[in-house]
Amino acid sequence: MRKGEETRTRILDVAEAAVLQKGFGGTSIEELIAETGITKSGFFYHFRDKNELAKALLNRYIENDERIYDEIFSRARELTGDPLQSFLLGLKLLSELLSDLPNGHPGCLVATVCYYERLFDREIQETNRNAVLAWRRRFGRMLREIVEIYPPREPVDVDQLADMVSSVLEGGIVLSKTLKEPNTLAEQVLMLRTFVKMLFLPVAEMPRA
Amino acid sequence: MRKGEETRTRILDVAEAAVLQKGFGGTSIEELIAETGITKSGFFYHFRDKNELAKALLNRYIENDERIYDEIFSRARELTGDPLQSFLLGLKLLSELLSDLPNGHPGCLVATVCYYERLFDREIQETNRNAVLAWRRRFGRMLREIVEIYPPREPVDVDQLADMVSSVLEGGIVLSKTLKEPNTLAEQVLMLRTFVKMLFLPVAEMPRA
DNA sequence: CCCCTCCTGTACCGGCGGTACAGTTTTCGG
DNA sequence: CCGAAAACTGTACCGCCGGTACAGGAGGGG
Repeated sequence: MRKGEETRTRILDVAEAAVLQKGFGGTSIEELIAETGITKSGFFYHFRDKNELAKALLNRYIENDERIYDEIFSRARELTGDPLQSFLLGLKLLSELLSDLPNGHPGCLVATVCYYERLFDREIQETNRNAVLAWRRRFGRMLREIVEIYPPREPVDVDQLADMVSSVLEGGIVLSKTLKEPNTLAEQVLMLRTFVKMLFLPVAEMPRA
Repeated sequence: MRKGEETRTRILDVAEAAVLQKGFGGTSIEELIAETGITKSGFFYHFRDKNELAKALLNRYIENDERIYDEIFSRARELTGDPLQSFLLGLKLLSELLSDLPNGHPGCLVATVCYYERLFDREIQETNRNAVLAWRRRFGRMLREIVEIYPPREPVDVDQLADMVSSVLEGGIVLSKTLKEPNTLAEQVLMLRTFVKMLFLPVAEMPRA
């Protein structure tokens, strides 16, 4: 029935916001049911325990994340056939999306799970690992297309460069949140874009000077 | 008295390892006293509450962090007078130090605090913010010396570039921990080094081809 | 009408953060 | 070597939280 899914989604929404602000250990089920307007029995009807809540939360987060990247980079791909140009455009679009977030990026669940690892079962840790590997494959795929056309100015490992995208995003989120400077994350993505541009684009002429 | 300091340090050691693996919310005082071999009363003799433990933990972590960066970059500075070369050497030394960690980087307390923020008081959040700002100043100072000599190939904001160092470190730690690939962090630092080199070093001749 | 989904209500358990406070051992300066 | 301060231990207690158990009820669809 549909009603159940709706309640489940509401719980996940409340839980996600809470977890990103306080971590899993800092988020109590009691507060979730209070904010959702549900009873404890109702909560445990939907999720067997906290671990299963985490599992659902993480899976939903990762799926949504993938969807966003799909949209951004396929849109960029439609606008230009060149793999480098579309990658650079994708980073630009991503940075714009990030700087449009009113209260800054709320945080990444993958990082939250990473800093809570020991209290989750293997399945969650594997899910998290696979999410990061999916990023590596995603950006790696695009970068491999690029290196086929544009010889990199310096020898680089494509997977490591793909990981750099994830690094800058994860790190940028931490910086942005800690500094309470919402724009820092978007700036970091643009900085990465500059580097990618420099790495693959032929040497630009010194502008009249 | 010295004995007190010693016990205090032992508690902090145990707590730091636990917090980096499970977060603050996931770390119970009971487990800390069990592992330290102390009683609950003993614990509360040293720290008024969990918040004060966090405060001491974070301050100690930041001080140690600063000390490590001081050592690395002053050593690099002694080996060469050129600011760019010493910065690049510093990044190399840092990556070597990171890849020598037997079990990989244990995690960054600044990130842990960042993902737990709402349950700490303002003082801790300010301490954390100041730690990140100190990184920005540290790397910014070095980069400003560089740009005075080496015109960057692309226009960049020095503070944003300084933040990039922190981003890659924080992000690299998350990736390394999540992937359970200890080397990823060191590789990311070297990748950043490549970018800095590309940005400031005059165009290298294409190697015979 | 009955069954299934989607809950509510009640009662209970043990662990944990935290408090209070009295008492004991250890340490070190004088 | 003594005495005072430092560095604990022991005990008892509180309320919140995660989790379990289970009985029951509303509401809609076949």
